[in-house]
Amino acid sequence: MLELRLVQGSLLKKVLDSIKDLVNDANFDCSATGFSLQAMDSSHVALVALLLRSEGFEHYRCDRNLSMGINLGNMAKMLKCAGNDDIITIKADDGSDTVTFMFESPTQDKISDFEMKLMDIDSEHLGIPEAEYHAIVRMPSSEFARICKDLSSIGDTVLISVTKEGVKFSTRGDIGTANVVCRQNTTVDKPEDATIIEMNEPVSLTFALRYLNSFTKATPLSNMVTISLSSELPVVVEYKIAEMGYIRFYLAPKIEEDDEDPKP
Amino acid sequence: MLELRLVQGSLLKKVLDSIKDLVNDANFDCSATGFSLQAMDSSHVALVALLLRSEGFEHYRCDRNLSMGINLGNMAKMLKCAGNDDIITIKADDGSDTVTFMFESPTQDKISDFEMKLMDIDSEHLGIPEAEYHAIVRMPSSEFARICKDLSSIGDTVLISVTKEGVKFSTRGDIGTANVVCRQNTTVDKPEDATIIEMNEPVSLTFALRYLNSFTKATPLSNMVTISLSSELPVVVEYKIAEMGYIRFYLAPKIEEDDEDPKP
DNA sequence: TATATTTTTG
DNA sequence: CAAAAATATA
Repeated sequence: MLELRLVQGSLLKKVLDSIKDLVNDANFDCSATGFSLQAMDSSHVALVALLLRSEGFEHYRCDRNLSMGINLGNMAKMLKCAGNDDIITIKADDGSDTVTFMFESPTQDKISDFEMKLMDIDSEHLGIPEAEYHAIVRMPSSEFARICKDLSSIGDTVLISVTKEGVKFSTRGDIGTANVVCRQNTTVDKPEDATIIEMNEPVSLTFALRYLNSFTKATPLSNMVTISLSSELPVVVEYKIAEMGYIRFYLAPKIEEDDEDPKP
Repeated sequence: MLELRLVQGSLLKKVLDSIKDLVNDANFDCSATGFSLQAMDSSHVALVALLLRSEGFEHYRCDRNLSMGINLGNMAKMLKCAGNDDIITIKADDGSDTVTFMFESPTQDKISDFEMKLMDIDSEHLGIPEAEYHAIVRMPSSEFARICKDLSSIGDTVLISVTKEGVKFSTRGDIGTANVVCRQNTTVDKPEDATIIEMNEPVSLTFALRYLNSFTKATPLSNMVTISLSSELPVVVEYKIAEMGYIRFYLAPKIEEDDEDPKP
């Protein structure tokens, strides 16, 4: 039997809004450790990894490891029916092919339960090796989102270059070129406004803006985002989820072309 | 060399949002006096005249007169990438076929530069004669915008009639007729709420609401709008741009038909 | 690309 | 309640 009670239900709503556009169906894995998910996006280019640790739940009961195949769009639809201040409880009986979401309004005046069919999904749980990154940029998540959105109005890909001084985002398209430079800045009033760059060696990598823009759907989950870069390795875009865990997006860099219209 | 630094960058963003729907391509003319533009709309019915005086810029350097052919849609796209509090600098080297827009965030932590190709545009700089107007109406720009929007849901054209008492906006359409009368009113708390009518003789003129609604895109630039009318002359709809200049729209009146479906 | 509709925010 | 922003749609 599974029973997870999450007081800050809005967290789960935001989590599903962040990943439902990237991944259609995925297995949620429940263990004594926590509630997690790992899935490739529909075009098998990006990867999402979510972890909500058991300690973050007000009540966490998971008698045996359970993998629940879920259509994330449908789950997001159901969670939309929960108020932002509602307490959400996830319930599943052993061997059952359904999961139940229960929403309690803060005043306990309204109690809803939504039952959803589970599905069988081939899970391809990929081990993600812990890597050393050449550069780790921590910046306000809203700023990162703004830059990705702005640049995607000019071009399709972004070249992210990190030096000690800052991080540069560059793109080019039919109407021109664009460069945005964010300087390292730790002397801010609020720590969440800081831009912090940890760099072992300079990195320059190109990514498809379409996916980065999809990742920034997670912006409401955290004020800060962490971007970890190494040459040849997928970038990791991480949003910490307060007291509970994280959501991480992985995206392989594009092999850079010298020519805009390469003729092999 | 050209280098114009505008501290209130949002002004330029608003200017482009106001005219980009009306005009596709136009020449921006830079001289020691200021930064200006004059262009007919794509269907050659309306005319836009913009002036941003050099005094309104924090720094204004224009070594020689320069005419920059620009696709306004693309320029608007790039300016959308500037924050509303950003400082915008427009740069162009002599003889270069590009222009650069630089955006500095208020904290200087984020510096962006966008480069855009210039284009050759046949400029048809029309001298606009200074005219004496029979009537000049000054009213809150939001009210004018609301009236044009409301009336366009009933009819396609508006008859604007000015008398000493006030200004009347009338339309008719398939579903009925509508009249909105705004009385002269100078006894208001805030001067920008006033409706002031200067009239030498009564005027009644008909205009296509489609264009007026396009003009009202400039509403964010000013609390007040000035509408200058003379029989047989194009109406002038002017929005003052604080400390800098104006944006003026000209539109020829329709020759009034007695019949909605005239058969000559 | 422009506009209709929805959602958010002052 | 209304203005602005974001989003959907034609």
